[in-house]
Amino acid sequence: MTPSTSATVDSAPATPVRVALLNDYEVVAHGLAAMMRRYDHQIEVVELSAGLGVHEHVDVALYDTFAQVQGDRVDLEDLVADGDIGHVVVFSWNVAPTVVRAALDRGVHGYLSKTLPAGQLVECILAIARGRVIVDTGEDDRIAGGDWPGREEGLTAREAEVLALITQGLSNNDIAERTGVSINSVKSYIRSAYRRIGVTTRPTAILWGIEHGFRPDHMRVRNPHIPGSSR
Amino acid sequence: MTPSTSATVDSAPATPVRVALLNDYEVVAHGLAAMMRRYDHQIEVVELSAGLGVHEHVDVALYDTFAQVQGDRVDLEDLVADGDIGHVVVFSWNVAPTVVRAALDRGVHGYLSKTLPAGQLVECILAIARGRVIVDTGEDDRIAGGDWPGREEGLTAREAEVLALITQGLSNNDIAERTGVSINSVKSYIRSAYRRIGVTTRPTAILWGIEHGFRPDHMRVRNPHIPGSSR
DNA sequence: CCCGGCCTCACCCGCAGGGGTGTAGACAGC
DNA sequence: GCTGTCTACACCCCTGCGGGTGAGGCCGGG
Repeated sequence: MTPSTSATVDSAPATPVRVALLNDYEVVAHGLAAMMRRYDHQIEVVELSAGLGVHEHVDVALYDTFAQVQGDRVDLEDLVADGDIGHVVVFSWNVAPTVVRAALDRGVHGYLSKTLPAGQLVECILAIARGRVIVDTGEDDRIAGGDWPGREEGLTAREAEVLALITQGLSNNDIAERTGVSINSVKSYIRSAYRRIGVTTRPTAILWGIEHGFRPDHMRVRNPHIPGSSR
Repeated sequence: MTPSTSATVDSAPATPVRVALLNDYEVVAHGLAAMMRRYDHQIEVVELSAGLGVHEHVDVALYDTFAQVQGDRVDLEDLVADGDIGHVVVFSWNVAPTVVRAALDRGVHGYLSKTLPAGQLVECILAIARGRVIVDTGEDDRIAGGDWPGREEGLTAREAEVLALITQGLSNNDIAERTGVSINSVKSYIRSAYRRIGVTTRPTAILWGIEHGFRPDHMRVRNPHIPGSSR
């Protein structure tokens, strides 16, 4: 695994940091929100949004890359250039140094691994809100939390992401590039995903995906109600 | 081309024959209706319906096989057994003798080629309504009329049907069997259809189809208004 | 410790799909 | 007559996909 760069944090700010959670799959954005509910005195989730940019000023826009396709809708540059966003943070599995470097070069102020536990994720967000630039690639391979389409059907996060990209029409090679894993790993995920959902061909997988929430949503939720939140 | 069996007709009945037009694609059902509008003193289109069976008594149910997949929704046997249907007529491109024989064995009272001009089609329907059993396989390869999804985008009827079946997830071999043409012909239609809609892979073709009306509809229209009809 | 699950990767192999080329017949329009 | 379009079919070739097999590391639970 790539070397980890951990963040150090001073103290909690007096005012919660306003955060927008960005991803084209509503269930992913909601899963992120649920992940942070224990930290709602430090983090105020004010918006869940797809690739629509943000609607109001936020301190941090946390951009979850689940099944995002480059060039689709809002790109990182658009987010970075958006005057309503204080800091753009990428939240991704793909922590290859070249990808991280490319994102930083485009002006993001944080690049965080999906394997970070919630507490560490929140610490990084707070530090970034204070002006730090944080790269934290995590310690292991397993996603720490969150939600994704197909979870109820038993798909792992990786299987779901690969299936979501299949549903968007990408080839195996495209998916390997997008996710940063090898073509062989992509095929392995496809195999296991197909077995799990009971299909054997790509066309039937696409149709299954379309019928089971794997089409990207285009939604915005303002001041979302987060179950279990103290507010 | 297969030998043609032409119908002979006595005289128009005093009361219009009540006809339901059955196909899963609304545009196909509407196209059939438009095809018959010149004959609305003889033919009364009382229903456009997908694979939902008929809702009221009709003399003839004209079942257009465009992109129908066996086993989907209503089968021929269901239609033949439906007490509300006087006679079931199949309207299809696939006029292979084995297919025609199979349909007749299942109780349909007519099997008509899509290459029949509207007038001949109507004559056959009238004769069937009077109790005749008619098989008319037509004289040439070109569809005479009607409408289909993708027509506005320049797809021929054959290309559209193949694309509709692709959009339903069928393999090339499945499509060859469904349509009664060879695998090589299917590939030719795929090639030309892809060129026309600007895609190069099956997944992108499926997604294109879904965005352009190639998903089967599940609708019923009662007493449809047919443009140009005298009633 | 063992096992199962998840992530990751490799390699082998056969087949489906899609690119190309060509042929033929029917029909309509110029 | 020629050309273009539509339907139909053939054959060649290559690549992508999906089935199989196997391997390794990490983590959590019994």
